[in-house]
Amino acid sequence: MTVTIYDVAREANVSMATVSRVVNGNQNVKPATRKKVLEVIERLEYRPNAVARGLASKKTTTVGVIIPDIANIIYAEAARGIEDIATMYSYNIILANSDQSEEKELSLIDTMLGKQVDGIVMISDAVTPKLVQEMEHSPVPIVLAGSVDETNKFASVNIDYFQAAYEAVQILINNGHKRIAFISGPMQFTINSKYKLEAYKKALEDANIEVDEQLIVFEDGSYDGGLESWEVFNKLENPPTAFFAGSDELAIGIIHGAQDHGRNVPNDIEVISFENSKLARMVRPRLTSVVLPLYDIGAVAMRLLTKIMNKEEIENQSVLLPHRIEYRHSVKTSIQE
Amino acid sequence: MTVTIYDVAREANVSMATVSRVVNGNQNVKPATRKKVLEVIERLEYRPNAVARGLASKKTTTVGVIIPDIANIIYAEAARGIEDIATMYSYNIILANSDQSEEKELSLIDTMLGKQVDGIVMISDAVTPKLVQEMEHSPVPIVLAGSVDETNKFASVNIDYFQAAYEAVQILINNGHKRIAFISGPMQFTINSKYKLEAYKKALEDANIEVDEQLIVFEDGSYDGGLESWEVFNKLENPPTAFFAGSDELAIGIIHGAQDHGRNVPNDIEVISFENSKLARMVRPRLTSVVLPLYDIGAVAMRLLTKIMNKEEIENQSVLLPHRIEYRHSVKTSIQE
DNA sequence: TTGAAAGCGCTAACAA
DNA sequence: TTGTTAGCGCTTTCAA
Repeated sequence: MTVTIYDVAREANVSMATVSRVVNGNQNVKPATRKKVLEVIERLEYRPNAVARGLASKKTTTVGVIIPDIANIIYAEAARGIEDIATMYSYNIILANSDQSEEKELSLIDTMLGKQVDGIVMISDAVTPKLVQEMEHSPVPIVLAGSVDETNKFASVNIDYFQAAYEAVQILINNGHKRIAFISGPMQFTINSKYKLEAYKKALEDANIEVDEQLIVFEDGSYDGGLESWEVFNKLENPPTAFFAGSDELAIGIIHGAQDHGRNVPNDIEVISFENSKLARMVRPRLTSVVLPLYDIGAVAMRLLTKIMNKEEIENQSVLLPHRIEYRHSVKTSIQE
Repeated sequence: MTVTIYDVAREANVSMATVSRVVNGNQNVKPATRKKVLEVIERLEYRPNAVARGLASKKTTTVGVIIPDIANIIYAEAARGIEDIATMYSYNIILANSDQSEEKELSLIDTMLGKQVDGIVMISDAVTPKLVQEMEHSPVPIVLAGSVDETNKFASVNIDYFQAAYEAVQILINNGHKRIAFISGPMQFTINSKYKLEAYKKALEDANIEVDEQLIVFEDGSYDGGLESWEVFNKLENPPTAFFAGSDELAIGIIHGAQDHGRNVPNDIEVISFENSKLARMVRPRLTSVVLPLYDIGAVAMRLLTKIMNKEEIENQSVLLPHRIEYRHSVKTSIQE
């Protein structure tokens, strides 16, 4: 019923090897033969079976992509970057959500390896020992995108989260704030959050500002989390006057929380975010934010994976992309967009 | 190097057929044998090769998902719904972006069929004749999610776009507006937009309000598109006092455009959206919006696909999900959330 | 309950 | 330049 390479060979009076050659663009085929075969392929509407091909060649031209949640704009951006580059290099992607659960991550890696992917790009906010172990066992390369692996065993693409966060907090400090809150998500054990927190504390210490644990909150990273956090902070006897938010949603939540209570941003409170998704421009005031180039991180990670799959020489397997801060209006500053 | 079913068979002193049976949960295996095989599988860390399995069984337990753009929140929501249900039924998804280009859609279908997916879920704003033809040729089922196919040849999941849009415009009319703008995206030939436009016109006509083509704009569907549209509308000698926006981003753009010029929403102008993504609550005033249940549409589409792949009896292949309007504050109304 | 063996559709030596 | 052939790792009759 379905037409196979064999049918094409018979119709074209050549061997299946020859058909295989023209399908794969092998040059060792006489032009006339190629033409004849191509005609038959067209006529019979022959479509190569990638599964059979994968079995025989041990290459599937598909890569696995494991991310926490595609419905989250930041991961969706990264996924788009990954997919664009994958397409560019003729790979397809098998996409799966881990919900940042170690158990799911483990089982997804297993499933994908079972499906014989040629490589995996993974975004994980917590590269745990178990994960590291599983990844080391992998017969195909795995690259981490926007996720730091402290063992430094795997290829990865990131920005310098600590430095970027440090600079963000500094801006608030330079504007004279002494009561600066840090709000982050999703989890207390998120690696990236950890760096942000460390940077936050270091920046305060370097400015001789005491770290007040009351001003540090770990939320679920959502808009509502921001909204609620504002309420909590506002009830403090000595509430914060500035906020360093780990994500745009959190930042917008804080801002709306404040505005809903009649506060003005940035005159009454100032807010700096860490993300700069398209949401950053969709609030008033627009968010000043550290730029987290998720699309690029995904794209570069995928590109790196193609190189590794190709056994090309890699100069540096821990890529650090440049970061910058986009100045808008949730923070008072002389530097304007 | 990699351990195969053959290695397991040898180690367990059974035939590969028996190993295959235990791996596939076939009941015709003596418990003792099963236990022995399972132990060897564990010890050897045997992982079945899904590609070989796919070739032999002609089933890959993977489905193709073709969407316009995963970085767009509405498609990302749908993708999450699709993936969740796919996972529930033990399928993996191959995800690809079409950018709503017919050419890419065609080639993606071809690629996925080549990869022997068991089915395809597709979101397309323009089910063109060529697409229909390609889809009819498909050896595996294809279901459309949030996309109407006017030929009614394929399984699909939607809401009643016309009716939903009609109700939205009616709200504006009931609030006394005579100058109601319609702004939509992404393309003039988008099917869903077509229904919205028809509903818009019909609602106005039914209310004896003349349709003014100046008040109809097709934008790229983005926030900036909304912002710019406001500028355009505002320059009219007789500008609109109410807006029916085809998406949340558009609606927020309109609102910010108005607010940036000192207008108050909903007192000066009223805006109703058609989407209700999480953005709807992340503006002030929060958006009143027709609820487009993208996650559900994706989930139901995938569920429908599993049934068709399973050759189950389908009562109705054109599923119409219920719709409703979420009342918030971008429209003046006595009905509150 | 188990095993033998014939494919599934293709790639990749190896020969010619 | 082309063909022959042996797998790739598994499922699935068919027999036993």
